[in-house]
Amino acid sequence: MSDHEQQPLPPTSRLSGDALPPVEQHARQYETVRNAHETELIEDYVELIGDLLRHRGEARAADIASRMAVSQATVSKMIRRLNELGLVTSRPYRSLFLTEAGQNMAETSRARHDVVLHFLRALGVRDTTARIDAEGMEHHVSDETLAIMQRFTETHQT
Amino acid sequence: MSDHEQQPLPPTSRLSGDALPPVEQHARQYETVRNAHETELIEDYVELIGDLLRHRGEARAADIASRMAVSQATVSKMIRRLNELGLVTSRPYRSLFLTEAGQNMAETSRARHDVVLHFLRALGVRDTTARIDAEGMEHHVSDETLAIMQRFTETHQT
DNA sequence: CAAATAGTTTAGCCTCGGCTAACAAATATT
DNA sequence: AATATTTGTTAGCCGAGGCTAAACTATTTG
Repeated sequence: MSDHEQQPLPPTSRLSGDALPPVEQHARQYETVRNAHETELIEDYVELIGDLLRHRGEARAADIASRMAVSQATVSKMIRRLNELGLVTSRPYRSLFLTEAGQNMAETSRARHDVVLHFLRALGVRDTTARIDAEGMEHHVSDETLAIMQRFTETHQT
Repeated sequence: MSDHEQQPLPPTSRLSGDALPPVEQHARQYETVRNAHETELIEDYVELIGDLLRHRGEARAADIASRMAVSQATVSKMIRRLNELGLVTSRPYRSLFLTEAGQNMAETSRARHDVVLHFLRALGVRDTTARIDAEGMEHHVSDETLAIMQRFTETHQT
């Protein structure tokens, strides 16, 4: 092996950014994100089912598939999971329905989603962009931040 | 089967929320989120490696494991992937380094992260919460929104 | 310098969330 | 009513991202 190895730099000039958080706190941040990821998809499905029921009166697997840009097989499998989790009831070739628990989840998600979306719009983000960003952000916004966003939106009516 | 089946409601009273977006747009929203998810973890690793290098002078697998609250085996596997993607160089039992591409990614991620974090603080979110939220949000904020966040932060200095 | 400890890798397992292909059931069309 | 179309399910595949256990390498310490 060569002696001219690439060497780590000294703890070095901080040109940007904050200090590293203490290990445990840092770890908790990542854990929080990982946990969010686990529930995220479930919530998206439930929320969408709720929206379809509300706006269309029914929620069919095919609609979910096309709106999520996912195969029907994937939706079918997912519905089985939602069923096992006690979030939806389903009978083949019939519309899906949300259980009580499902309805709660849908409402909560919808509410978070709306707060984030309206906040982004109040901030001045274009509608299309706001929708995309809101879809991704909604699962990662804490209650604290959500409350602040809501207040902001209210005091910055267009 | 019973005749008293649970029936879909009529297109119904909208108590809250916006109308459903057209199918194709809706689909693009979900696709965007799914794509973000694919790169998210990669970016988190690269960003963390960059931070460790900058603040500590070296980035060891063990540090990454404890800061991400993940097993060393998981980190080891991930490093192989990062290697294949041409983002890091590694030699067994030595510090990791970022390739040119890796450095670019790390800088970009770091920058996004900082913008979001400072924005949240400027909004009035407590530091600990802001850090957690920023970690989750950073991958889902479009350039457009990012620019707006930056302007907001600048004009709302504490 | 030998032994203990710390760091890293590999093997093998698991779950999730995608996919396609094949089939089955319901609905629509002719 | 027969056929075509749409809708839904099942089986089986894949990659990602976790895990534990076991083996191996490096470093530290007695």
